[in-house]
Amino acid sequence: MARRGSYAKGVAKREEILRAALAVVAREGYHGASVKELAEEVGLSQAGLLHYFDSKDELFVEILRTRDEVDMAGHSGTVDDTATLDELRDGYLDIVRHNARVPGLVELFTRLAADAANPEHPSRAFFAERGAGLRERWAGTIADAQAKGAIRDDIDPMLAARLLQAASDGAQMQLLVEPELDMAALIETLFALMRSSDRP
Amino acid sequence: MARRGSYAKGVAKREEILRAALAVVAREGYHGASVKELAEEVGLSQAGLLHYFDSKDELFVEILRTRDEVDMAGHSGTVDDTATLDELRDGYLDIVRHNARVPGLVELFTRLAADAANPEHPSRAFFAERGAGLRERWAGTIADAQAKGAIRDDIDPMLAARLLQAASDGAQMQLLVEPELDMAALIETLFALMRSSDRP
DNA sequence: GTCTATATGTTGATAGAC
DNA sequence: GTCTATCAACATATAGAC
Repeated sequence: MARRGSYAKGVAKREEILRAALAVVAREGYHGASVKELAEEVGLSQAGLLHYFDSKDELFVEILRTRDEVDMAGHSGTVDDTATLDELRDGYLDIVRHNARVPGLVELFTRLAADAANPEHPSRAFFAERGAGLRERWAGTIADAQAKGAIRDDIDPMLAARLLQAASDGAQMQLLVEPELDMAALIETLFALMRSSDRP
Repeated sequence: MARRGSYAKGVAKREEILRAALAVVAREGYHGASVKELAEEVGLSQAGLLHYFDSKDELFVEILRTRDEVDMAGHSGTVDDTATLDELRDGYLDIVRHNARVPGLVELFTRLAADAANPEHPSRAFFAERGAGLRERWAGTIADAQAKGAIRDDIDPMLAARLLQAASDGAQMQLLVEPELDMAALIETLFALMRSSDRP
């Protein structure tokens, strides 16, 4: 089976395919793309491509997972324990700005989010884990910032993290219809609302 | 053509179909439902149902539009000019709570939002108009509230309205994966963050 | 590991009878 | 206005050759 491909060659090839597929969706967009289309652009036949994945649905979920990994890797510098709230926020806004330039992936994200409504669909697990991880990390960051007086202490950190996730995902929905939308400014506004107002 | 059906009978039947279809999607959910499935549950053949719509895509967009109309009608009492911010917020939260109980429609909403990435798709116009209307109304409400000192005056009303829309749509995405999520509490938190803190 | 070929299923749309 | 019947198009998944 593809996922259990323990030989380095198979895993490496799978990675290679996913990177290429990611680039294709980013460039060409995603309007109900078929495996065949994607396969040809990646340089394989449809059956050849599917050899590495359990199904079409799993393939597309893995493309999204690869994007996250690429995004994370690109900003690993800011994710150490000494990072301040502002640094973490700016790192996050960088990712937001980057994603806003790739509407094809935003569309894929949104479509798979809809698929996740079905508990049997591979994207369900992906979104559940992704959301939980994102919120856990931000809830911790926010709690720390509250201890330092940088964030209002009258909101629950987990609820604030949830709100950040919701605003991010919802902003992407708006982006699909208004490609010129400044998503980062929107998220920045939310951070501003959460900041302690210790002015008179 | 279906949309130009100027005879009362045709329009009425179309309405009737949409109400029935809305109820079906709400009850049964929506996992890539086909026109045929929906037609049978509505009591028509596939061709008979499609007689009233230009295409499958238009049909599903109209179902979503119908939901909005039903939601609006159910809360028209609070939408007069004398309504306070709190009343408008509570009316909105009522709709949010109501929608949270109908995951099938949330899924349809999310799927069509993804389709809206394609400018040719009928859902594009729907989401563009819906978003603009929602934001215009809330931006006005928020500006009024700022004038009265109820909302922080350091945020742009339109940006705040956008944030409210984003949080609402994004919360729905989380709901798809966590059906037990308290969406209203999430949105309420955002309102709380926007409220003026004129305490010491 | 990758291909060709195909099995098998579905879908949305249309033509035409009633 | 609604149905039956039919269509072409296309999908994914698999079998088997190389």
